[in-house]
Amino acid sequence: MPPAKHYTISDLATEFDVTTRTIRFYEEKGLLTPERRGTSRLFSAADRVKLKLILRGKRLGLSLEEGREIIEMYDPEHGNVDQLQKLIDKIREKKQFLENQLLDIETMLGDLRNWESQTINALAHAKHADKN
Amino acid sequence: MPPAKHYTISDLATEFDVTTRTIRFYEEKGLLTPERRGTSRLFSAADRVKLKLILRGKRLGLSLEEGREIIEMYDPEHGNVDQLQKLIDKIREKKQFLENQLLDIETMLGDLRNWESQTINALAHAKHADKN
DNA sequence: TACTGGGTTGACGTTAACGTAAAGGTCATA
DNA sequence: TATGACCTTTACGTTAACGTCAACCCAGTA
Repeated sequence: MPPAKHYTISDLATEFDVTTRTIRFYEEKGLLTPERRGTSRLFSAADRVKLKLILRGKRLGLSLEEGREIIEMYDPEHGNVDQLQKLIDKIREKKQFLENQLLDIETMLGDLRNWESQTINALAHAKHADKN
Repeated sequence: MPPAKHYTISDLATEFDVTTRTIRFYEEKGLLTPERRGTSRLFSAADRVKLKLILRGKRLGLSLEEGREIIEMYDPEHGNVDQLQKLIDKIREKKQFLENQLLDIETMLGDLRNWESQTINALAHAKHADKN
């Protein structure tokens, strides 16, 4: 069975758990280009994929503009190797950034754990002092 | 013995590479509480540490409000173990989130690399076309 | 004296990514 | 016929974290 040919705005909204406003906003920004059946929007399978890519980008902390670059990369017409390389570099930077963040977070977790045990110790010592 | 006892607003601004506006904004939000020498602000070593913590939080993707929680944790008066545990959990969540993002990014990098080689291949086979 | 280089308080502007009405069309069904 | 469930456009509102003036004061110095 072939996948559905077209989707309504709420089809996509419910599938990807976003509001219809969000989808209309993406169209306004030129990220999606649905046809019309009368006044209503009709989304193609390609639109669906684009939306998926945009949202994946967002989960990675990319902006909509960066999402736009991605969907353009996936469009064969714009699939030029130089731009693609630029995008790869960008994603790689992002990855580096995240890795640094993880390191910082490890440090911070360590600090907090130390602080925690010190605080617990202080409390315990206070209790003991009370007894005396 | 700490080196300098007090700092001007631009001392801190240049040291941490933020604008004075940013520092005043943090004071407005109650994150910093400098004294005054006449009308000018005088920042203590404690203020300096707080600013450092806030900015570190920001680098980790925390909001200023979350930064506030952190500096309150570092304040012995508010250093209660339950709250501290909550904060640790929060940071841990953040860490988990980042780790998931990293995985997604690996996936995406893989996709892009595939796309890259495919595109290069396609270009190589279309070498007969007019060069640009 | 005039200038330069700090500092100060308002207070309005900016950006991203939508939220939230308002006001109204279309269509199937009870 | 009317109700409800969809859809539409237009347009102002929201939030965070400052940016960017304007208009001012004060201290040192050439």
